[in-house]
Amino acid sequence: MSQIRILIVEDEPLIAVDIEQVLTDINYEVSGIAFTVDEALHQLQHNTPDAVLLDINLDDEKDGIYIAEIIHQQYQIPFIFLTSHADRHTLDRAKKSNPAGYIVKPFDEKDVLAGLEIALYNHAQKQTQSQPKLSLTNINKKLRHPLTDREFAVLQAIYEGQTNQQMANAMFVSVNTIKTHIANIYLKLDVPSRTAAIAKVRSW
Amino acid sequence: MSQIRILIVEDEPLIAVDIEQVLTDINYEVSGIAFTVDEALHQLQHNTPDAVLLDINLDDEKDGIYIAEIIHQQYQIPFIFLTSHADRHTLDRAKKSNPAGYIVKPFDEKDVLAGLEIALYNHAQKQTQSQPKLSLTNINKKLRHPLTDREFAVLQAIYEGQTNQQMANAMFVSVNTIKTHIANIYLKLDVPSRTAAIAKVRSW
DNA sequence: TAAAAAATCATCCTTTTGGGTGACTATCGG
DNA sequence: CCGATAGTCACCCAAAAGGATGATTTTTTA
Repeated sequence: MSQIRILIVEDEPLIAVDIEQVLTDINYEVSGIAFTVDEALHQLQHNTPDAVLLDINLDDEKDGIYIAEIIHQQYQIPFIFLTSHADRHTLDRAKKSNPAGYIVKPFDEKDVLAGLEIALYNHAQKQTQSQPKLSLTNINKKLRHPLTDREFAVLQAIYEGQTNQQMANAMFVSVNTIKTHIANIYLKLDVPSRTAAIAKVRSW
Repeated sequence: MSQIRILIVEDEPLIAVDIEQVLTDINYEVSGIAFTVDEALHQLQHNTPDAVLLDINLDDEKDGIYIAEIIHQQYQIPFIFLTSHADRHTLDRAKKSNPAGYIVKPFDEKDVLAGLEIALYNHAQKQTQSQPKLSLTNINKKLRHPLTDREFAVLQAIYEGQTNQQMANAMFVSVNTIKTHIANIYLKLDVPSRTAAIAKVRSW
C-alpha cells in the first residue's frame, strides 16, 4: 500500500517545516507545502494529494476557508484545519465548509498524528459506507407500531432498490407475502409508496 | 433557549473541576461529573445530558471507550474524547465508537471550547440533515452522459418520494413529460426503476 | 396451554410505472 | 442558417406496485 500524500497549506514556514518533519517521521508523504492560496490551488490541481492540512489564518486576502470551500466543491479529498485564534465568525465559516477534522495550535507531534489519523479514518468511513444500512432499533424508536424482523428485511430490500419479485426469490416466499409485508410497512410508517418509505427512513 | 447540559467523565478530579470551570465560564451547564464508569452510566440514565466529555484513559478495568460504546448504542447524544497518551490500539477502538470529536490533552480553555463547539455542531448537522440533498455536479461527475437540469429536478423529486403525478403538478407539465425525463434518467443512470435510481445516487 | 403476534399465501381490482416510438418547439453555438 | 440539445407532449402496451379482505400456519409469550 502506497503512502498517503498530504499537502500542507501554512504561511508560516517554520510551522510548515515542523509539520512536514512530523509527517515524514510517521511515514506519511508530504506532496507539497503551499504558503499562499494560489500555491495551494496550483498544487491541488497539478499534484493532487490524498488529504490537506489547512491553516485557517493565512496571511492573504483569501484565507484557508476559501481553499476549503474549493476543496469541498471540486475535490473529493478530506482536509483538516489547523486553527489557533479562531474567532466566532471564522469558526462558523469553517464549520460550514465540511472539514474532516481540526487540530488546535499550538500542537505537538502527537496532536497532529491523532488529529490526522482520526480525520482520515472518519473520512474513509463516510466514503465507504456507500450503502448506509438501516437500523431496526433506530427505526422502531420512532414508531408507535414497531416493524417486525421480516418487515424490516423487506424495507431493507426496498431501500436497496429491489422489486417485489426479487425479494420473493431472495427470501423464498411468494410475491403475495412480500406485498402483505409491504402493506404493513406502509401502515406503520404512514406512507403510500416505496419511494416515500425510503425518503422517510433515510435519515433514521 | 436553555443551556446545553454536559456530563464530564474524568477520573482525575483536578482536571474534571478545571473543565467544569471552563464550561460554566462559557455558559454551558455541567449536568454532573463522573469519576468512574459506574457513576457515568448512572448519570447517563438518571440525568441524561446533551453531550458527554469522556476521558479515554479511566483508571478502571472498563475504560472510557466502554462508555462510548454504550452511549453510541443506547443514547443519541454526542460524546467527545479527552485523550492524552492514546496508543494505537486504544485509538483504533476509540475511532470505531463513533465519537463526535476529540480534544487532545493537555488542553487549555480555548481547546475545550473549540473542540466542543465543533463536535456539537457536527453532531447537530448529522441529526438535522434529514433530507440530504443531491448534488447535480457530484452526480454528473460520475456519469458519461450528464443529467440535464430538468432531469435532475425530476430525480430530486423521485428521491423525495414524489409520484409522477405530483411532479407534473408541481412543475406545471404533463405526466408524459415527467415520464420522458424519467426514461432518460434511467438510461443515463443505467437503472430500471426509481428505487434503484435512489439507491444508486444515495451516496453520491 | 391458550391467546396474541408474526408469517405465510390467495384473489380481485385499481393505480402507477416503465418501455418504445414519434413529434413539435425553443435555444444555443458555430 | 443549420445541427445539436433540451424540453415538451401523446399514445399504446406491459409490468409492477398498491388496496382490501380473508384465511392458514408458526412462533411467541403471558
